[in-house]
Amino acid sequence: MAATIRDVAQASGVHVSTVSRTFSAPHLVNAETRTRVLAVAEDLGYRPNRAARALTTGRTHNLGLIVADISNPFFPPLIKAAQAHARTRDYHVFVADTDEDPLVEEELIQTLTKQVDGVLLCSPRLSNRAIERLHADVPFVVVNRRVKGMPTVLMDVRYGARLAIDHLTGLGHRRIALLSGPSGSWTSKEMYETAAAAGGVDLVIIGPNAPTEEGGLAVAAEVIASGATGVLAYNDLVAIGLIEGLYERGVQVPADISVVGVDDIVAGRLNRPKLTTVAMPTAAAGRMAVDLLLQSVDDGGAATLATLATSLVVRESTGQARA
Amino acid sequence: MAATIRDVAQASGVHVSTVSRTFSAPHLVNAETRTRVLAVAEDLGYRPNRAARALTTGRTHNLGLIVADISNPFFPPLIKAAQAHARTRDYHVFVADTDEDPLVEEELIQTLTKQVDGVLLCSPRLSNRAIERLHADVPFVVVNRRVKGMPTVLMDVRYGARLAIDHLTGLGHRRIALLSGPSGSWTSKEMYETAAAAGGVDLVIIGPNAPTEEGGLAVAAEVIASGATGVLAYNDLVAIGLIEGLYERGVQVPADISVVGVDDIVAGRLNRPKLTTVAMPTAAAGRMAVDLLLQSVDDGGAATLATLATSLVVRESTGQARA
DNA sequence: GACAATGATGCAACCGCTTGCACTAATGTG
DNA sequence: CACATTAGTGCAAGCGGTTGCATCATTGTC
Repeated sequence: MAATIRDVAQASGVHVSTVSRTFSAPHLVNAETRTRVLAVAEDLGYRPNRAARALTTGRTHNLGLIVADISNPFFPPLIKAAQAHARTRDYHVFVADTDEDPLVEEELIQTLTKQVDGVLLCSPRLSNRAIERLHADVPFVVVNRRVKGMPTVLMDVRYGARLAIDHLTGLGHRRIALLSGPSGSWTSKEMYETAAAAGGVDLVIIGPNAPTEEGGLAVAAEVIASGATGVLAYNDLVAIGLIEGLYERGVQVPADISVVGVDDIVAGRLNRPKLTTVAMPTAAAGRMAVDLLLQSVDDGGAATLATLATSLVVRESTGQARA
Repeated sequence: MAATIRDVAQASGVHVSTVSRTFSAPHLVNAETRTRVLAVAEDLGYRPNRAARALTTGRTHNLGLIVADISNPFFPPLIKAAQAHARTRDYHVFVADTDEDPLVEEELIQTLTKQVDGVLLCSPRLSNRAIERLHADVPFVVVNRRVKGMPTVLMDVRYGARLAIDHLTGLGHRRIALLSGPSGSWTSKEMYETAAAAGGVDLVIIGPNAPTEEGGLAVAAEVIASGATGVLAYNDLVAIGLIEGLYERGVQVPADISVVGVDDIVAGRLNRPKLTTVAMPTAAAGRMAVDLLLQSVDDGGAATLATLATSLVVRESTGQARA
């Protein structure tokens, strides 16, 4: 159906290899021949078949991007940045969603393996062991998880969590609840360790929770019961859900309880009250991850570790603790 | 590096064709041989190379899914449903984001063409003409747009819009503002035509608008100035943004102005006030689209048109018009 | 017991493209 | 002017699979 390299070769009176070179190594073919071939190709609507090319070169020029949950607004900016950045390098990014399920994640990686040159693993739920095993088959870069010997992009969660807690204590909050995330989450662990290390804080751990509004909504009663006046939520969705749940129970934010989220998603800015949150450089992380991955694909891969800075955005969901 | 079919053939003492059949036509090979081959394959960690297979079969077992904006919460449920459904058919779905840009959309389709068996085009921004032209290269199914001669999945926007407007007029609203969407949007056009056809309504069109919170936020002043007491927004995001904008200007929803959204995204349920909205069957649409696409890939494609029912979900953002 | 049908496997061409090597003609060098 | 370069192109072997056809035992049938 579609024109192949042979059609073009025939129609322009040269050998297929010349056509091939016209596209993949133009400097090797005579300028005149090249323009003629290109004209014919254009005419026939010929486009090189990437899959066939991949067969001989071993490069698909595709990247896989695996996320736990595409409907978590944390990911889209990362995905978009990664896609846009990859496109400038003539790579395409295929996105897949694991539904927070490690098994699906593993299966997805397996099938992706042969179709991409590398995989961006964002906030994986798989164990480090499993990731290391899978790594034999295809280059990875891991985002939001520390895996030894693998290129990694981290956002400085500890620093962000530290800022959040200092902010809360600075407002006079002494009893602080930490709403943790899914059990496989590295971010959640980092937050916990930071909070646990903070002095002068009476820490309550609530969770693990689903990293969604529902997750926050569900623990509102528990938060109230805990007696905490400050809350650091696993992410903005959880924070928003929690605030809604508190509101339904007549608890005011920030008058009664202060809430800090993590991620700085758009919805946080439109929430009422506007959310105080730890901003994550997701777009930068997406671009950086692509860079590291391509580098790793080409050079065989140094296990670079990039840590991106986070910051605290103070809005309206936090305030002075009651006396 | 990785084991190929030839390695397996050699190691199990059969011809490559037998190995091939073991995987793609097991009933053609002796049970005993099959188990032996499978064991060896397992042992060597062999997995059929899908790209190579695609070369001869012409089937990649991949589907492309193109959306205008992955960060619009309308899409993720559709994407997830499509991915999950496709997986049950041994197909994989690759998602790509066009950033609302028709040019990127076209380019994306072009590159996807050879790597997938078909493309799900969701809420395209391309012209019908362009879509029809591209259709020569790869099977499509279009979601949220009516394109002649092409398998199509529609959600009954007219009916939904009709319900919304009847709801508003039923509450005594006479002057109604319609916040339209992006200019290429079919949904927006449908909404407009429905609203225009509704009798006894004083209609104000505001737009086109970006289909985001920002889009709604930006026209709050204009809505107030229009004197409308009821608003039908292009989608929930626009509605939420608008409500926020109205709130900032001291206008109460629904006391002063009633707002209806479209899509029924999760955030609408957590907004304050909770959003009255036209529910769109996005997950069902995703599954249906995959079904139609696979059917079209196999059978060469009947241009089925599936229209999915919509409904109105009344919550708190609408109320009686002031006298 | 002869012959057809059936089941299991091997053979080899092919899918669309890349690439090392060989070849020819033109160019440069002393 | 003979010879070494170099530029441009063709040749053909793959990449990792699939598949129509041929081959060869078996088994079934009368």
